[in-house]
Amino acid sequence: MQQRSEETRSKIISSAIKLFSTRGFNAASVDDICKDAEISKGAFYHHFESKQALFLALLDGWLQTIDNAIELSKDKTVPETFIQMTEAFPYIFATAGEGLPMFLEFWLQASRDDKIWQASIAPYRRYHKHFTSLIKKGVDEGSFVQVDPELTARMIVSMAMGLLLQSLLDPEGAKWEKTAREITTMMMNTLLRKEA
Amino acid sequence: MQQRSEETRSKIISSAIKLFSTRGFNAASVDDICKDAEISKGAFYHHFESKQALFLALLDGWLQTIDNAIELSKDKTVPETFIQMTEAFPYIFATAGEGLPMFLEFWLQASRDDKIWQASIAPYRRYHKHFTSLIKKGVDEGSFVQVDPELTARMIVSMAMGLLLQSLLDPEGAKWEKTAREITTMMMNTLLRKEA
DNA sequence: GAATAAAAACCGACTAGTCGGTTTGTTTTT
DNA sequence: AAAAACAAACCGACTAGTCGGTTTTTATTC
Repeated sequence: MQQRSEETRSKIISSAIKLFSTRGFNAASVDDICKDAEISKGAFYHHFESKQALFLALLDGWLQTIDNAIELSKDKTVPETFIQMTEAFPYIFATAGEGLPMFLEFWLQASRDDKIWQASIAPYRRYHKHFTSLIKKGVDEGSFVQVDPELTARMIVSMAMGLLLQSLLDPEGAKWEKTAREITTMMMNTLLRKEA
Repeated sequence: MQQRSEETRSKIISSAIKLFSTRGFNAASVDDICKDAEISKGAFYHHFESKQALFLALLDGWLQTIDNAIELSKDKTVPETFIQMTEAFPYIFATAGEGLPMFLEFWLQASRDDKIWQASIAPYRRYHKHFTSLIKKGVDEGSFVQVDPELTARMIVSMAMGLLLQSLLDPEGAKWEKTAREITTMMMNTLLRKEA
């Protein structure tokens, strides 16, 4: 059994999440993480070949969470999927508040490396594509009015990212979750076909 | 005359802009900037008390540019102001591509300092307030349909920030400028009152 | 099931280098 | 001559990553 090994690995990961999200990617040193996880530097570099590799491992976990959520909503109707998304708003805003800064920080410096850029842009494009076809499906199944799926997708994603970024810049500046819900309602009203 | 002194200062500033935007705030070291500006470290710290202070000075310059633009559009009608904004899209996207990464990077780590946070959030709130009252003015003068100015402002700003952020993440992923124009047209169509 | 060998996991001092900032002394301007 | 501007060596704190050696786990043999 590799019980101990797995425990060490997961201790590293949870300490990393904790410190990256509170202090940021750069400000949280490998030594800090080792200290918090109560393991040695040797153990750290036995499990991860670099600090960057550790972050990429974390990223992978998050992307899988998203993929799972998408998979689960596979056979729902499009409006149902959207409703499910709105219901996830509280969780999303909370998670983004913790996770988005470290991701942005990491990405801003790591994206200069072509390997990293490719690895992070691929899922982004994948999700965009998925979202576009979701809207197309909504139009085809008659739930939505005729819109350009591509453009609408970019619009909704922009809105979401902008809202998230603003909630990051000025958390107390507005009731972001409420604002998000209101905007969603507004958009759904113009998007949903009125059944006479 | 303090000709030479001013020249040194402006050499530092232009080198800083150049290096911060190409390499990022952290990756561009003070030594790099001095070397590029062909001045010594002593000169650097004679003009700016820290690397952070230098960045704040740059920020101040940009904020003034924005303030000037706002001032200039003071006595235009609201739709005219919006048209002026759309016309600035090419410039905005180009500038954001260079400037936004370094600003985000700086902000993500500096915002943990309360002084910095206050200094950067104040203009953000100021602009939001201005934008909200701009929309209110549009409604009042009869150009726009009845909307909640606060919510609409948040929506438009979200859209803008999301678009900018996406164009940063995946510059080649879409024709962002065109997308921005189309989305603007779409929003203006729902916002503008149809004069019979 | 004990003995043993091999492999995996782990430790922590150490390296080599970076970077923001300081200090001391010199030149230029006023 | 006084003050401002500048040059360049220097400092100290910090950090990602390495490496030789140790402990623990696993596989193998008897």
